[in-house]
Amino acid sequence: MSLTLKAELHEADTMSRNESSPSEGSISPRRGKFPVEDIIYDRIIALIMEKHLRPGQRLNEVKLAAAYDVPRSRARRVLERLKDEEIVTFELNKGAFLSRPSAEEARHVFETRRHLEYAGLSLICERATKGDLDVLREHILAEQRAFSEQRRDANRLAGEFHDLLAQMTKNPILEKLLIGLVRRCVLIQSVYEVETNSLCLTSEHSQIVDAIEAKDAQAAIKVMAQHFDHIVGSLDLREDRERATDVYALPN
Amino acid sequence: MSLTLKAELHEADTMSRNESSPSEGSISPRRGKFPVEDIIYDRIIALIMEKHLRPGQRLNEVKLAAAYDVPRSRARRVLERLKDEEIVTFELNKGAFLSRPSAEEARHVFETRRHLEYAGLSLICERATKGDLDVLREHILAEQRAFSEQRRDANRLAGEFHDLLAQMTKNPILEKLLIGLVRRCVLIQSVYEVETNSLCLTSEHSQIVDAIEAKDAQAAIKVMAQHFDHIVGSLDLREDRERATDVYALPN
DNA sequence: AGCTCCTAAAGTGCATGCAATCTTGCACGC
DNA sequence: GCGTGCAAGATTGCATGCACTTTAGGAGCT
Repeated sequence: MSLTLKAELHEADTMSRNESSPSEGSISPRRGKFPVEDIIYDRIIALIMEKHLRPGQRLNEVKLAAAYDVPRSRARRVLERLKDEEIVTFELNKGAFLSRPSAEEARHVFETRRHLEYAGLSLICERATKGDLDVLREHILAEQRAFSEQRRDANRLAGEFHDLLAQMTKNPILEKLLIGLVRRCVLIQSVYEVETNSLCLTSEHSQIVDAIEAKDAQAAIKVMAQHFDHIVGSLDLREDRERATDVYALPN
Repeated sequence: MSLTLKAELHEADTMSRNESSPSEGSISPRRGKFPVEDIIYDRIIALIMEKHLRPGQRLNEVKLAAAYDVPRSRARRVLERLKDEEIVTFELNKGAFLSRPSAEEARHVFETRRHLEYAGLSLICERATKGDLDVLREHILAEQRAFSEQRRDANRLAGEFHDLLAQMTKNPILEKLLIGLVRRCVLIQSVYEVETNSLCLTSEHSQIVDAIEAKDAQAAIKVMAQHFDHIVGSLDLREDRERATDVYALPN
């Protein structure tokens, strides 16, 4: 079971082909900068977004280190960074596990994200440029393509739309908080999502962009509210479901 | 200059007399739990809130470790946690320094905090109990006392009012984000504050509580908006002031 | 005297090693 | 045959040690 981690990490290697640093080559930057951690981090995040890694799953630090041919201390740094972002939970003497948010926590995360996204939208409506709108529109097209082709990365793309929105607040602080919440929401969806009407979600993305273009923050927020109602509506947040999706209950 | 850190940390020992764990005794919990890090962390935060530690100041990790009689690795963990919260900045091969936010970053932090506090208020107005209001009112009395007595911890108390508000959103996720922003704002004020009309700020705290009691979120938000206008108004966020308060420009 | 270079001390960044703990597999007993 | 207890292997948590970088101080030169 534990080798699945390594396997999936390898799978990720072949999957996300467009990496930013092809000239990275050997992992020689022994001292000084440490982009290696960032690479591992990004890959793990991508694996989560595409739901190759599931909540509750163990992240063995020696296997993680071996998979990327880095010393164990490097792997641990990545895991601890993920811990600080609440993506990963440490159990004493047992190691790192992908966080398995409780139903209550899930409600709180979504509630917080709602408000932050609303705030973001009001800023975006003040600050978005024509170029920003083009980027958003193009991204939505990519989303639609991915969904119609049933591609695995469709979910990741849908999440990245919100990353783009966060970026367009032109407020890096708000952006970082929003991105953190978006990622935690992915985790939540991995646990509690029962049905996904994803296509209708991208159409809401489109409506949001329309409202932004009209600089109508109230309209944008209204659509976003519906958007969240749909997303939360697709979750089964009853408490007793929390352990229903326990790892041991997976379709072995 | 570097021994001031140890000195101030010791000063903190004598200063914050009411610590939660008197029975802690020896730091023997060699393995397992690690409350030691939490103690060090809390103390550093308190020192920042009371402005004994200033932005730009070096946090020497061996001296920090010696001051609390813990191995260096423990001290480093604390510093890295502070780094993740953007309280501390690491410079390669030079160590940890208290973050010195730029004027632009300061604006972004306050902007984000504004919106999050507004969101929090709307939740508080729905959820605050009578007991919550009592706690807030009592805290305001403590603030007034501290200010009238010119006590050093007055600033910390004023900040903690917002911590209490965050807590009363009954949303731990939102609470944590808010508290993080409050702390960064203290750092910002340490750098950029030019005049502090603190007493009028506590009266605004009082008005906010009144609005909460009336369950009038809009009114509460309006007061909070004025509150922030006053706080930001007491800052000099011109870019050229950024290096005016350089550490080396401190008295002496 | 002032400036520059050089050497020594201090301090960080990180990998590794060790002890404690957990887990897995097996043997023994029921 | 099934459950329990034990021992070996695996794995984590953490302190320490080492190599490298920065910094401070002084000697020598101009």
